[in-house]
Amino acid sequence: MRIRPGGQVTLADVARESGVSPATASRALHGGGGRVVGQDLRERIVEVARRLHYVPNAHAQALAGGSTATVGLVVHDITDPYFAAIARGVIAVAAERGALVTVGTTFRSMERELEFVRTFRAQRADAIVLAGSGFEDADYRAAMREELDHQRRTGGGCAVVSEHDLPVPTVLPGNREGAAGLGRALVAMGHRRFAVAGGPPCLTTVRHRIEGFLDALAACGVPLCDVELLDHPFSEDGGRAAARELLDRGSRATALFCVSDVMALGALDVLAAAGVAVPDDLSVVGYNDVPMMRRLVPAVSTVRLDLEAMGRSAMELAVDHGSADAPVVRFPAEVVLRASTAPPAAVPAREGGR
Amino acid sequence: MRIRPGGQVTLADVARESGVSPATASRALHGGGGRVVGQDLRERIVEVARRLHYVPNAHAQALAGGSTATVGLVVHDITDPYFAAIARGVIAVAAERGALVTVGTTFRSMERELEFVRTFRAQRADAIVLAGSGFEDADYRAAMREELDHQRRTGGGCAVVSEHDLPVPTVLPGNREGAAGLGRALVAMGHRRFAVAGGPPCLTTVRHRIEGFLDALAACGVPLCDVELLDHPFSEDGGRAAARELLDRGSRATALFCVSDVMALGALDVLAAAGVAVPDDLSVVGYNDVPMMRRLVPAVSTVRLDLEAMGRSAMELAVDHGSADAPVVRFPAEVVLRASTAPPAAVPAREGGR
DNA sequence: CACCAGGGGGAAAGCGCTTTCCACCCGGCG
DNA sequence: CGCCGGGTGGAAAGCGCTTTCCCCCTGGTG
Repeated sequence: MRIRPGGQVTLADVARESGVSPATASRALHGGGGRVVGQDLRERIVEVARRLHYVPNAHAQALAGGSTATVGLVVHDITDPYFAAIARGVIAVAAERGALVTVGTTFRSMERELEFVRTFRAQRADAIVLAGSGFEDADYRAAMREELDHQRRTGGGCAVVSEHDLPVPTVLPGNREGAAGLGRALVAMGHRRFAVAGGPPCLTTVRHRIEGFLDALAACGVPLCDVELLDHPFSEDGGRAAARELLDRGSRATALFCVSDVMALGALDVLAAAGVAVPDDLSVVGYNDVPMMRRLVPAVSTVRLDLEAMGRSAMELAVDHGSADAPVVRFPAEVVLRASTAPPAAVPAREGGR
Repeated sequence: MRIRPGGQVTLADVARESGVSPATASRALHGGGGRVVGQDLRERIVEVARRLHYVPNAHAQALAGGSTATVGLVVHDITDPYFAAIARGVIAVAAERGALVTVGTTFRSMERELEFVRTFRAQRADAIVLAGSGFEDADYRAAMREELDHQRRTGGGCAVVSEHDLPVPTVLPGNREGAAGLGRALVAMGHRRFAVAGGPPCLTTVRHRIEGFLDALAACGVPLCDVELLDHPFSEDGGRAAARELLDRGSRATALFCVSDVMALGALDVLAAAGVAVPDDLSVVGYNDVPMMRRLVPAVSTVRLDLEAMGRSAMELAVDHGSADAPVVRFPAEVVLRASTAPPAAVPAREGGR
């Protein structure tokens, strides 16, 4: 990035032009220090500042001890409606409290996530919110734990959305329960052979949803060896790839559980193109209930999470809790059955290939 | 926001612990000043820094003359896929250049938009990108012009997406042309009576799209007095309200032009609930071609804009152009006709009410 | 009339870092 | 053997702002 040269109007300029000291100018403009500046003097200084187009240097203010009013938000991908909704909640609460939100986009890279946290710490962010799923990696987890630990120890706040196994304030969406509910619902419909389109198992959220789903199936007496696990990226393209694998291997599954709505979207594209009828040939379910799901035809069964509220909650937890406590706020998951699920056809055999 | 107390590890701590001066410590860690620190000494200092969990204070660095590597992005609403896509482009380019993006969400308030720009200036952002439509307000425009002027004059960059009538680098989506194309396409299909669901006319983008549409109709010989203008907020709810008004007044329009896809989404909801068949009873079109539109049933006709590329371009313009020039990069709009549009039925009379 | 309280302003000390400008130590050269 | 120049480390001057002291002036009080 280019280096900003000087040439800015400084407080000293305003002071000189007004014939007062920088101290007085600061007090007049910022009203600070519990001190009062004479009415007329202040008005004159404010007028001069306006005339000179004075803009205080936020870095200098922060350095000199003022508050920074900045929060760092880490997401995997801001175009994913899941993160957009959470971000909206975070931003709303931050705005209420007069803080600005800086967004770091990791594209699901552990390294980048850590780097963003470090950058936010360098900026002395008042709070850091991790919106994405954690990674199942010991090194990552230790490093992140240390970062957040220091963040809190030095008076900053932080919070995470989703299970991170970190001793910090946590917003916990119902991943296991929701997936389990979905599993039970599908079994109740008569399904016995399942496929699961999961993102990389290194994402905690993915693991929990899959485990919840499988546990429920097992509890219902479905032999897990019949469940096909399709391991593909946690994205729309990943969903597409999963569906293609399903078709290629000539799967006999009657229901496909995609661990996120965006994956379901991708899968549905491929299935439609291949002429697979949903739900007649295959029931498809997603997770999160992003706004699009209810509008598709057939409308997609999924699990509803109040994402914006989760974002709000995370932001509140981050700023309201000292380093001592690490509360966990659970958000319930609600199974929403729509037209993309139906009892399996009597003769569910299907040709593979594409 | 809480005020961060000190208690942080500073460069001086690292220097003392390593038995060197702050100057040497700075050079060792940051490699700066075109100067070299002895190999072994540097390693020792780096090691000490790591052991102490030293995190440089970005504000101090910025103040002392280092670069800030920050860009400010102003959007109306980050959950709107239109802005999310643009944001993605901006963030991608910023990341390539090692900069962080701070997002300000205005919820379509002129005051907030100006305030964000001032805040970004205070942060000495390297670049400021305005992603949302400008407002048709002389005071706003003068104020914004002055802010951006100073931003550039002091070495910062800036760029706007959409028409702002500002002498700064501009990314110009084809609003008039796209809307005109849509209008011609509808007329060619046989439509003669139209309704337009527009956001508030104070948004330049809205005005241009409506004007482009009406101009095309007029050019095709459609009497404009027959065109019903529905003035509602530029949002999904606004689209809903527009559709309700359409129904309430027992409109005889055969085609509805929504100035944005999200408005179309809201309108389609209401129309579906009211039993209006699309496109048989009413053709509906949107604008922007956000990903959802092609998946709806019927798939929605709209105008495609490469939003992410627009974001990338805006970011590039912002950082690559000094205060002298104000290039304009045009992005073509492409009419995409899908199933939501069809020739009007022979007997288009329809009952109003709801 | 001396004294004190308090309002209003200024001087100056940082905040943590970068970056000149110096000082020093060596080896090499005339 | 005196000098010079390159390679290294340190001292110190800010960057622009806030805030603690400190000072002065005014006016009320004993």
